[in-house]
Amino acid sequence: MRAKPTQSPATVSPRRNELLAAIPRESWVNVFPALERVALPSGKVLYEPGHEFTHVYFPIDSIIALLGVTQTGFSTRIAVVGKEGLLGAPLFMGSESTSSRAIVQFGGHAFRIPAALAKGEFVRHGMMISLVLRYIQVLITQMAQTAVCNRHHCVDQQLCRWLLETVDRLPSNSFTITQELIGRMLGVRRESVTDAAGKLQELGVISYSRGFITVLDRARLENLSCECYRVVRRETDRLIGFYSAAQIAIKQVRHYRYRF
Amino acid sequence: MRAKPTQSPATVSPRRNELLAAIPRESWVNVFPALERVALPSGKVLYEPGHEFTHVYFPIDSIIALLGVTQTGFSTRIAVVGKEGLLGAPLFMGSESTSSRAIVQFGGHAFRIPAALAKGEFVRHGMMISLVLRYIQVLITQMAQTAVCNRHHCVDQQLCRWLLETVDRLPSNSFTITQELIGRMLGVRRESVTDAAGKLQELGVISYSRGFITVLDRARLENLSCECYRVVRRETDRLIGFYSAAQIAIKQVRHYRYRF
DNA sequence: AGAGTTGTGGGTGATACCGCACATAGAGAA
DNA sequence: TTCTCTATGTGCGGTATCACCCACAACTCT
Repeated sequence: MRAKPTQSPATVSPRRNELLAAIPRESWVNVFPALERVALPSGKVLYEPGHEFTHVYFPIDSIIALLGVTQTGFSTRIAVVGKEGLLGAPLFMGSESTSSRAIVQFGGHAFRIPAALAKGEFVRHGMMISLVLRYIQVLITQMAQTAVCNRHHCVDQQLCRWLLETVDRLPSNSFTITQELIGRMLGVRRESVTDAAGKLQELGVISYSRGFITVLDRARLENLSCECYRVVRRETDRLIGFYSAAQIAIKQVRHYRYRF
Repeated sequence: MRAKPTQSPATVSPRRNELLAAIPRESWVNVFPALERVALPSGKVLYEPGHEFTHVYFPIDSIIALLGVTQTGFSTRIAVVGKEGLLGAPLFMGSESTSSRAIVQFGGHAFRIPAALAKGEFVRHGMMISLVLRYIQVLITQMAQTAVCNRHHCVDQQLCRWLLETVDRLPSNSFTITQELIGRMLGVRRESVTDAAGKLQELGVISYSRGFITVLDRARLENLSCECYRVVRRETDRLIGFYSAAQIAIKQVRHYRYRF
């Protein structure tokens, strides 16, 4: 019933990160030697609010969540970064820090380069500027839509959105995660996640048991989700052409657990 | 009891916009002749989601609200732009549009330049890039914090935040606005605004009568507000040094209605 | 195998916010 | 002045989410 995914070549080529892959040749020669491959275990905190960025991360098969946090310890996911993007955007905006926290939502691998080098290459190459800025606009869209979503959409819909944004960035339609962690990302109690997930399972949209989630009916999940998923996806498509319809269509439902 | 504010020189000098004022001399010579002064009446919609930006606006004594909107017509203010910033940031990120709406929250004046010119000057001058990018980081902080705020803080606190962010950008501590419009910006019902404003008035923090609001006790308002105000303000200070403590301290409580 | 930890399922009452309905008070116009 | 209209103030029932409760299943470590 379970199998550890084999270490695919996917994790060893920096080009599997779509932003890195899009870097023009003349920038690449400077960036490539500095790339360091790192393993990102699930739950690891990559940045705390106010701290200085030391590296820019380019996820390959991992997912990083940006969380806004309150004084009292509550949090909300304000954006998500997968193989389509990078972590450390504020560096390119002239800021060494942000007020948000970055945690690894799904373990995997990433490449990283020192912050200073990233900034240097950024200002040197116009093509990289335009690339990164367009990606930052994607992040902005995510945050803006999350603000709307948190105000006007119910937990059920938000879970659908979360599921869609997650499977879009994973190699499989199945994955393991605790409800507690989902709750912290949506900014709701674990029990609310239990409820919402239970409804989705009754509808046959997902199968769900002890944290092992399989998306069974992607189309219906999109219908049940609030429009936020579509809005963000359309903007993402338009700006960096990340989501390839074909890529999603051919994804198979594989029944193994994604182990961290 | 009422007086229309006199047309101060404030509205005729582009340098009253702090971003324009900070533009280095060599960029300024290109920008200045293209600046067009426009009146922005309260409630005017400057941009609809998905439409193309035609101009970049630099508010002087007006306030512009960026609203995230839902399919069903609900909205939430995701960021606010005053004399410290500009409207049209996505242009500098390689995007001709956004998924949000821009409306005039308080009428007044602004200068604007054609979108194409703004982009051209932007890529030509490194100083302008860094200036604008740092400001965009401020907008990002606002949006991220709004997402957190909408999830975890109650309407009472959010109204305090809204009031603070508003008076910071107005020449007076008094202003007129309908509860309906505040509700649309906070993303709550008008009645909820009535309740929250009533409580603040009972506490003596504001005086409030038929839409005419005066902030009486700024310090207590800050205490009653959620931390979101402070977080955004600290980042704003750090990044573009907009809020000058002195500037706020010497502001007098003037009892006239701000007319549109 | 047993014990402790972690995750899931479900119940109950409190509460914040909503939707709606309606009365009222000013502001502006005739 | 009187009328009209818009925005404000308020009350009530409905609902989503919360906080806290407990029972139990599954996994892990000894």
